[in-house]
Amino acid sequence: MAAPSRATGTVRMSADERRVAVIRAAVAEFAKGGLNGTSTAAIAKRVGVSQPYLFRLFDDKKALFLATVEYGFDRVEERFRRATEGLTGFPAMHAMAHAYHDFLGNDTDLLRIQLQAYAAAEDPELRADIRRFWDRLDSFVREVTGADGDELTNFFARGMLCNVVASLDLPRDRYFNDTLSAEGELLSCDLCESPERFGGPPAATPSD
Amino acid sequence: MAAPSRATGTVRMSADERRVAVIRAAVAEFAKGGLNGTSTAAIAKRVGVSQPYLFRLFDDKKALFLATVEYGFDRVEERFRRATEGLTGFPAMHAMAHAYHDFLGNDTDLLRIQLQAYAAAEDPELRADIRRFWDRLDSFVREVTGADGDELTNFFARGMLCNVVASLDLPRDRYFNDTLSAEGELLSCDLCESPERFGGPPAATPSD
DNA sequence: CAAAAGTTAGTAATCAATAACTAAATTCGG
DNA sequence: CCGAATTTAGTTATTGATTACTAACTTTTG
Repeated sequence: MAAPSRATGTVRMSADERRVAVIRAAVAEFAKGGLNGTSTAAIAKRVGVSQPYLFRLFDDKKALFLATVEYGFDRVEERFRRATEGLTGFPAMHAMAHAYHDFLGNDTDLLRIQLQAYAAAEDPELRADIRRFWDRLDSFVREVTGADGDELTNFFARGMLCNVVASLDLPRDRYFNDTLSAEGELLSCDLCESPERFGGPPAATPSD
Repeated sequence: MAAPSRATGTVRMSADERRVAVIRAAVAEFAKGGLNGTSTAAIAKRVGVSQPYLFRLFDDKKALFLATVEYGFDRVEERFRRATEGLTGFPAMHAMAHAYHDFLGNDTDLLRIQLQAYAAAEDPELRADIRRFWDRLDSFVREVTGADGDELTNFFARGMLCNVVASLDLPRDRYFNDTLSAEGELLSCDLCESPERFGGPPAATPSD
């Protein structure tokens, strides 16, 4: 493991380790300013590295932004996977809704990064990749829940509203009627009591 | 009325007229690049005026952006008002859903401007105003439909998904199952056939 | 030692905003 | 109705700051 050098106390990471450190810092910075409102200097400062070094780790700013967005989508999917272990159909979808909603209390940066991604998607180069990330998540949700139509639409739609609530810092309970634990974890929501809203018997098994 | 001057052919508008011309150009430009990805020069060029003159019409770039965002929200509300004339409750909400969805065929810039607004809302100064715009729209929808809870949440949520569909240029029919006229006007949607989803009695389709 | 991880110094371009000026409308006294 | 006075709509030229990115060098580590 990387130990501080005797003389200066500096710790050197492998390029790969440093890349993820940069991405994590970039999540926080890009969440605030988006692609064009964030300077590479701010990211470098946050991660504790010189600004030009970012360009040895990433081809250019857009590549760094894209890596950051991908990281964000990966965190969401990872969270969905954990939340739906052993579940399918409506319970899986419900679990993912809770998981996503949890980000409102935990990690709004992840929600804001999504918004920044969509906002930057006007650039055709970026759009192609961001669509790939979106499609990947879409496929995952379809597979694990077997949902489609209105059911699926409302799921993603409510997710997008979550992003906006995070951005505008709207009161949580305005659109999402739920109870949270002291730690901000989502305990129950109105869907818990009326799963038929999503039009399925709770434990429908998807065909795949 | 502003007639072309004989000599130069230049047309001079009143400051107020020019301001709305600028805002209209700014909608197109900011929709693409957002607050930080759009140069004032690009807006000036599009409206056919010198770049420094923008700063006589607006205090600074943020003020112009904010005016543009407000204009966007106003267009949406205006559209909602026209769509819901004489309607209340579910039929009104359904009419607004159609109206908003229409923007996907007509005026995606209006949808993208919204996304750009949320993305820029990290700036506290901007956020306060953008929240005001949001709240105004929220109040209008609540008043005219009397909706709340899941009904209202799904309405706004599906709107936000519309914005993302516009940004990523996703196929329209992936999340919104509907039929469009040749002109891109929305003729019918799945909600038309199952209004009970929103907990209200089916009602007359709005005439546009 | 040699490769990999980092640095400092610098550059060319972009861009928001200011200053100082000009031309077209409008007002108004005679 | 006319033309000087004034206001209003616009311009050109410029600047100071920021910023993505390069080049060339240094330090650490296996």
